[in-house]
Amino acid sequence: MSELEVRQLRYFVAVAEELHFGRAAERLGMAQPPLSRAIRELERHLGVQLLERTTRQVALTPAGEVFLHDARTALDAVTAAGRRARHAGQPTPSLRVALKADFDAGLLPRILAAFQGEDAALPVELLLGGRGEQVPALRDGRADVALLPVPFDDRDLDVEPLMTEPRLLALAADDPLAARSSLCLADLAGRSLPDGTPADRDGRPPTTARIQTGREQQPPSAPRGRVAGTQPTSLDLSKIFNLIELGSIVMFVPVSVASRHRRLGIAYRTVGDLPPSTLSLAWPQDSRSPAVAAFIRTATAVAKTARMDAQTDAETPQRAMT
Amino acid sequence: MSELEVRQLRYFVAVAEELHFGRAAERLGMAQPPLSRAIRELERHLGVQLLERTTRQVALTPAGEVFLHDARTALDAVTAAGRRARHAGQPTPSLRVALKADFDAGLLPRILAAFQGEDAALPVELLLGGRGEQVPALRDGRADVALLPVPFDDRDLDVEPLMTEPRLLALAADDPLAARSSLCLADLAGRSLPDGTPADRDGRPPTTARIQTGREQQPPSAPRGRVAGTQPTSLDLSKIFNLIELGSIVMFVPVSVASRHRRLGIAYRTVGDLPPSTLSLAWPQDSRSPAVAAFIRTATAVAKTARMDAQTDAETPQRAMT
DNA sequence: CTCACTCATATCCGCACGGTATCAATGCGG
DNA sequence: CCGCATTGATACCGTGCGGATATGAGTGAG
Repeated sequence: MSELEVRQLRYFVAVAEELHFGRAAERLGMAQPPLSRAIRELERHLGVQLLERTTRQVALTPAGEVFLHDARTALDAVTAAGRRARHAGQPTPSLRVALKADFDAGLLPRILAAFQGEDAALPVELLLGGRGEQVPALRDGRADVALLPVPFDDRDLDVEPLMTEPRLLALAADDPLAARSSLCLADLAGRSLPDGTPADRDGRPPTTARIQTGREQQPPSAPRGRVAGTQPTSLDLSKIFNLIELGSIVMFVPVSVASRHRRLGIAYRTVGDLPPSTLSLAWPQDSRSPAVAAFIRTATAVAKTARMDAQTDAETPQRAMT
Repeated sequence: MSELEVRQLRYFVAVAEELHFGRAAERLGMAQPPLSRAIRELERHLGVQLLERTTRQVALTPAGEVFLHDARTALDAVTAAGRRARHAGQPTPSLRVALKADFDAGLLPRILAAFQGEDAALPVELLLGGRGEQVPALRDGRADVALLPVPFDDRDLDVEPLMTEPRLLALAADDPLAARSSLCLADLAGRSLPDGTPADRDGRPPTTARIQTGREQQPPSAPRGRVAGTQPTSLDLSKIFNLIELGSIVMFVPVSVASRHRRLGIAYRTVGDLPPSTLSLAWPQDSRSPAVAAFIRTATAVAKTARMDAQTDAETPQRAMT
């Protein structure tokens, strides 16, 4: 029993995702026959049939399903090893923090400032990605720690909740709903959210959260912001707000985001049954870096004081903003 | 940037563990020069120096340290993928439960019986291993679920506590300590436990529990029991009890184990400041098997009723056994 | 100073992986 | 019912890479 090789895993994942040897081979930049042979060799090696193929279609066997899943996580682990080693070898290592632009509950500046005072502090590199890019970045070694709202697929990750804040509905100021005195989720049936999902599905964590892979096939041209230093540039949030202003989409945003993006043409409204958003800190379970530990400590401390501040501010009730 | 390969990971781990190219090559069943070349190629590929070598000694760089760690978990993930696929392909899949022989708090028979009534039930295969073999078995796909006392290195694992029970000191009946009216941990200074550690270190979870790898270099001839069906055979506990009887070691055992191993020549004594033992259920975080889910459900249910039974039994106070 | 030890370099070789050409099976349209 | 297009499998060949052997070079011990 020699040993499973990464190449075989990559090949199998490609075929299992495409369910088509030709397309998979093309995606892998190779010809189809050696791919067929490699898969057959893999199956022979495992002694298990992974794919059910006729000359007209390819399907996964149950064993193939579980292998697809495990192969993906194994591939992630391998690339994470490489990436983290590369990063650790840099002459000036940095702490890479992944977050969705602006979705930091307003804590980031304070966290970064406090962090720089720590003994184990490192230069911070911010990775601003879209919704759902933080977790893969943590898993494959591109990021050391992430700020993101729960829930998410937290396999292999440790999580620490930082702060819970209510969310508002951002919509066009001339939207009929903006004139309504009170709203609930049901009123949003049919509306679109920035990521294309219908509005009335949001807010309820999918029941399969712990099961879904969290690593959907991403188009090769997916935009990915990468900003060094502590100068976050708002990736594409401006475009999203443009779309909101035009009335083509609506969006749920934490109040901290709303307060930073007040503009004519956009209205914020409370939605009665919209669950709040909890910003969390996440990092790889096996992180042994003192810088990560220090960041976690400072971030939780900052969040704690922020929560206490919010407590005292609660006397001043907030109105809906226009 | 082609791609990291499993072979390179295996090579590096071998060298990093041996800190000696010659021995590492021997362990890998190959000659030394190609190994040197492979490592140099790996470093060139990563653009990072992993090893500091003079002609007289080899040492890990900081980057090498983190890569060693990540490479190990990546290798585990790869072999787990292979093993789980193999297992999933079996015509009659089974649920593989890892535990240390007899350390089931007496719950196992009831759990197994209840489990067989479940819809998703499968034939159960018990993997009886020594202390600390359960976690690696879960990680590399040899087991689907494990019964083991906390604390342990739970990276990548989900954990559910089942039952906490006090522990007793097992020692030779003619041991001077057996005559003492009361004992505390300090009295055991200098005594040996079955795994060779001094007795006065046990009971306090190592502070590095979440950090240590949990996968020490195991000698290739390490005994590993594998028993099919529901007929657990006591692996080597009898030998341990022999040693206890001879007075060469002492051992902390949960009361459930003690009650199953009363014998002449062995005395059980309470130790005042000996923390109790909590038996837990652990399984890979990404387990999607309905059989595992069913096992978890039944096990927790059985444990709950067992706890309630213990509650009612608490009226009958327990005496120290001889 | 010399020897033993250990990692690096040089060179050769075999094979495994990938490519091209082709076959075989299956579904579909006329 | 018969081609034809589609798609996976088979056959065969060439090459690059991984491994072996031989040797060199640096270094610590006695």
